[in-house]
Amino acid sequence: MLFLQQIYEFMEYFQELKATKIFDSASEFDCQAMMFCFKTKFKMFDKNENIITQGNRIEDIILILKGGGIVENIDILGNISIVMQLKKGDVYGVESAYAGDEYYKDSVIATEKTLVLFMNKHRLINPCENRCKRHDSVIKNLMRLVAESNLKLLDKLTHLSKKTTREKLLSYLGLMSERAKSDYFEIPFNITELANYLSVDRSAMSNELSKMKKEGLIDYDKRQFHIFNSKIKY
Amino acid sequence: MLFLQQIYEFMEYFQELKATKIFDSASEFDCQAMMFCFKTKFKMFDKNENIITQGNRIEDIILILKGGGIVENIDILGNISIVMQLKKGDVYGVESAYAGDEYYKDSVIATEKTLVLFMNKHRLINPCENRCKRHDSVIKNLMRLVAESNLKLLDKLTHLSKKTTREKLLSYLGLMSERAKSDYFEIPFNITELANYLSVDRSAMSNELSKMKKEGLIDYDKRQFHIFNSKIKY
DNA sequence: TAAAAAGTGTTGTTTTTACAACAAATATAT
DNA sequence: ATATATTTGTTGTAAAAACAACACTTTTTA
Repeated sequence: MLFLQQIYEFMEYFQELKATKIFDSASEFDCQAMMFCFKTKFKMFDKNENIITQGNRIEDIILILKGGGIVENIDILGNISIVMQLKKGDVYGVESAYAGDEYYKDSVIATEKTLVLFMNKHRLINPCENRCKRHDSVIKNLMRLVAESNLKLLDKLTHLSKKTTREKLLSYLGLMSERAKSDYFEIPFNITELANYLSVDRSAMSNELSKMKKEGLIDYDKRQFHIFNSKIKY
Repeated sequence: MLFLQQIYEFMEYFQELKATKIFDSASEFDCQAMMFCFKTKFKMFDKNENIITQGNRIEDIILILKGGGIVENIDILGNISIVMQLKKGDVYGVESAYAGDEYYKDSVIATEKTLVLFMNKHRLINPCENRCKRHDSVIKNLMRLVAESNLKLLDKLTHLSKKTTREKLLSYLGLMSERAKSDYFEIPFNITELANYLSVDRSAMSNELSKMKKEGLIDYDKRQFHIFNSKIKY
């Protein structure tokens, strides 16, 4: 059973838990059982705090319950790149855990005050002795999340595969427009973050955006974009 | 039950099926039951034949039983890029199926004579009425595959995030060396394919490789590489 | 609300890339 | 075995990107 402290935490955070894609179909009773089963720990992080540190041994899979963070990778030469963003309901570590990795290959850093659920990797992956169907449903939900993450990575790859900054921008903005089903849309990055995401120099990208605006291909203000698709295709 | 034709096929290909990560733990009886459950079809493709065509409606998830292929994406401007390679035991379509996509976003093309198993998307994803545990084991295996695919995409993203061709090459070759646990290793691409994979101009990359060889950073012949790690770090 | 911090746009210079064209080497098919 | 197709290395040129420096704007915070 849960310790008293854990029960208090659980009661406090159950609503957040219930709102995630992983635990959405679970009852309070099931959830509580899984908390025990997965050896969960709740933990609150301040902005800029490390939730996971690159290189540390993988013990847990994390689930963001409140707030958000970035997944950051530092390569051998010290270059920092943002691999992805994590929002409420997102998980990190599932792939590495399933693939049998030993160490985290990225750091996860809170970009605001963030509540995180830690779930023991082994407990989550290996079906419990009694083969509970709650566990199965969590795995099915995890599968959907990993699949979606996969598709996000494929999207990013599509953009990064383009050779020029302009093509990268158009690939990204085109997709955003398609997703929004509109020529008007809002992007989830500011300009600096977008440059990081697309792995291009910020000032060069800013310059390219200006040119495209002058040429009438796009219009934008802050995160609001308007793409003139008719002018772009051919 | 299976039609006679299907039984013949099944008997002929059971060994290949058994050798995959998806069906490894299943008995012949279980496999046969799943063949029925997933409405499977076996199909043989010649080199350069389309196994899956970009834009077609997603009906099946595929599993490569013999041979191999490439996943190829053509963007709106007609640029072709190799998204990944598929080898014996690899699957394609799982992520899109789980994420609820309607159409294939890539084409899959056989690079040699290739045997493919088609499995009905709906049957595979939705647990069967009797909640058979074979089905669960297949899903668990699929999960591992998707997780691994995810990590492959992350690797590629790491390389593509580098700004110069040299950095991309070193990122890729460095990883290959790490994986091989040796300064000597073989890469799964020829030079032209590697340029495609890294999304750089082939001739420019060839040129860069030559320079790096002259500078004594690497040595190579065909697909055999030798990386002088000591000269590279710092 | 003032001060500090973070983000943005612009410009010029240097470095790197894409592109095109071609010869040489290698692999493939008949 | 030979012809044919594909792959590879090299070079020069034009285009594009990175980089650095700076002024200006917006956001954050104390």
